Amino acid sequence: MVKVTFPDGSVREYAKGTTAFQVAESISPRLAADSLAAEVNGATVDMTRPIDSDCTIKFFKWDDAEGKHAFWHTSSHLLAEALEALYPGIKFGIGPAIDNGFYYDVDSPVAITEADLAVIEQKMVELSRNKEQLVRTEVSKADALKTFTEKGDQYKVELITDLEDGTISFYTNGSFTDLCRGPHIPNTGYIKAIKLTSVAGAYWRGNEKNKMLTRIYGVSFPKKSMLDEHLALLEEAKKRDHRKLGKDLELFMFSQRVGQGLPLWLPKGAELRDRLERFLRQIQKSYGYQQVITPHIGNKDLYVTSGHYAKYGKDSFQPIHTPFEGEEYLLKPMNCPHHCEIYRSKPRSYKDLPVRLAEFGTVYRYEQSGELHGLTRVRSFTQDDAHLFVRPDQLLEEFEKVMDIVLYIFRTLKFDNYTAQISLRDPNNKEKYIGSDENWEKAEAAIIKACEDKGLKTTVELGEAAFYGPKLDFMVKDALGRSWQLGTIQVDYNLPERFDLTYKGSDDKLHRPIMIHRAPFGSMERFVAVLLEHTGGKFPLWLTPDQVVVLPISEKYNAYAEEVARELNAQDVRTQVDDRNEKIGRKIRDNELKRIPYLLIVGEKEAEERKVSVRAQGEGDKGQMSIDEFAKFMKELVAAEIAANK
RNA sequence: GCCGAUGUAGCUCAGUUGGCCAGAGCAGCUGAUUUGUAAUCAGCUGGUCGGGGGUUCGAAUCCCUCCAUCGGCUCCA
Repeated sequence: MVKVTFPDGSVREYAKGTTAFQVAESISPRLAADSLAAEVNGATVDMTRPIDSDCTIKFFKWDDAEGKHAFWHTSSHLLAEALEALYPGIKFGIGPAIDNGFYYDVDSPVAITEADLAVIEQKMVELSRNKEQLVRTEVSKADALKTFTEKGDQYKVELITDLEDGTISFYTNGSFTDLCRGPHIPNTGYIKAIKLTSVAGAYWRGNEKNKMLTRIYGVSFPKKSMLDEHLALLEEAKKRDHRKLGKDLELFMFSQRVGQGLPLWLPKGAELRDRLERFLRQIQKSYGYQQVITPHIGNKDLYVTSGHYAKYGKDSFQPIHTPFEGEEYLLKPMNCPHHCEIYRSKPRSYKDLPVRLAEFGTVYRYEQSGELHGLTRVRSFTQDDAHLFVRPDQLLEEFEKVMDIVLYIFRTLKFDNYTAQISLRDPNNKEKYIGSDENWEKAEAAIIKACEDKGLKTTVELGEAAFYGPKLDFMVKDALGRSWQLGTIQVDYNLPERFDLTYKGSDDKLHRPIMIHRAPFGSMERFVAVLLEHTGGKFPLWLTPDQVVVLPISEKYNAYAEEVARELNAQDVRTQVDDRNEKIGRKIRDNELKRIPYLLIVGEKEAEERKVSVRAQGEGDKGQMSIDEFAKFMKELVAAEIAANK
């Protein structure tokens, strides 16, 4: 017999070899039916795995990440089985579950395109109806190699070669056997609804020097209704796509003639962006930052000094040559070297530090054409950049103050689903970076300490650091769940050395300052993109370009509407008039679609009583107010939006 | 850059296996209407069918090539 301990602490005894499924069944058939995987002594395993020693147990259902993971992992095996049936000779790479479904990488003798997905889907449904068991077998490395060598699947052979003997398992469903560590759901019959979403190319093992395989993405559910819901959600997300909203709301555009990845900000977008810049500028002023302005190009030597040229020169926009002297300039890919020169421009005392130089600096970076994406990945963008030159004893405090700014901005704009990532150097690949081990260690320690002090929940990623130093990145997801890096704070001991930056200490000796690079928004472009997707274009009142539109009932009241707008604008309420010759219903519809927060309807009654009828976005009629009452109401709302996050 | 898909009017999209001067709705313009809380009616304008080349009696439709966009991969200072 074995003792099994449940999450509530209760203990039951079972015969040795009882499966997790049978244990669940002994509690309730419903639990057994709903459980997709189990955790036995901390390891996630199949429900069908026999238990052969005392253990703790926990069951994972659909609502648990582990449950979904097993479900989607099995779905990818089902996909592979269908592919093998439909495309004889097809070879398989890897086929994991991901956050939102699953994929399989395959090397097919004939091209598979999106047009083929429906047929594959159909085959999967057909196979799922057979309720094929997922059968686990443990094999020796030699046997595993033999199986896949005979099958002629070099990808699996390569994977097995890297595995340790004694740890290799196969899973078989129907006629398909795969190298797999599991866990899986008990049988394919659980999979009731399948949607193959897309095909894409993917390099074998993520290396662009390798062959490109075909990746088939899909998602599956235990109920048809859940798939429908999922697809409806995707449709909703598409409506919040910043590229669509940017076009609809006339915020920005691209022109093939200007060049790809070069955004053109339209009047409304420029206004929005300007308001964001002013918001940050004001915060920075209160934190002791000084604004500077630097050119869009810099001498090549500047980037040779900074180390950027050696590292990224080839991938930058090629040097610009002056016509006669033959000097070489680069479009500036970052602002730091310029700011270093400003720091260097005069002797600095320890009493002057920290020196905090800020600039909304436009930079130009060559991004591969396939990587460009709306406003989130562009070739010309403006960083809300600043460089802090600090003494070692100031590093921690200054770093934490920058964190305060980032977190304040996120609170104000209600970005509550961010994740903070500490990006460190890859210790196995040090040649990717510049600077001494000692300085790297100091910089990394400072970031980790600051996050601890602030109680910030972070993940740590090795190999994600900038080439000159480690960083703390703030990532926010877009409407479709893709993660984008926004705010970033980086600690840098290297550029001060390269530029020979110094300050005179109280000991009358020269010392090296430490640099903090930081951009709370990351870039204006990417920030506006993510903000658009988060708000669906319904910006907070303080930020939105047009707060109010006055709608006269007919042209007879245009004069009064103009008067209302004039008075509100005089009181800093941003107001326009819609004086088109249209019915009121039409004007309401058009202005609601433009995401105008407040509409003021004025007709005979309002003009006589010198009032306005207030209509709030998405809420409808709010009754009448005098013009002054409304102005006061608006000012209070705006003040509350900002004050709530102090 | 790589794999796959897409590109028709300012926007959203039709356009059957190649065949009459390429269509619709919205937007725009003109006129009528003077409107009370999410689309008033009528008329008109607007397209080198992404660019270039080819096949054909004939190309938006087939082929080649370039460009851009979309979904991924790689990359991301």
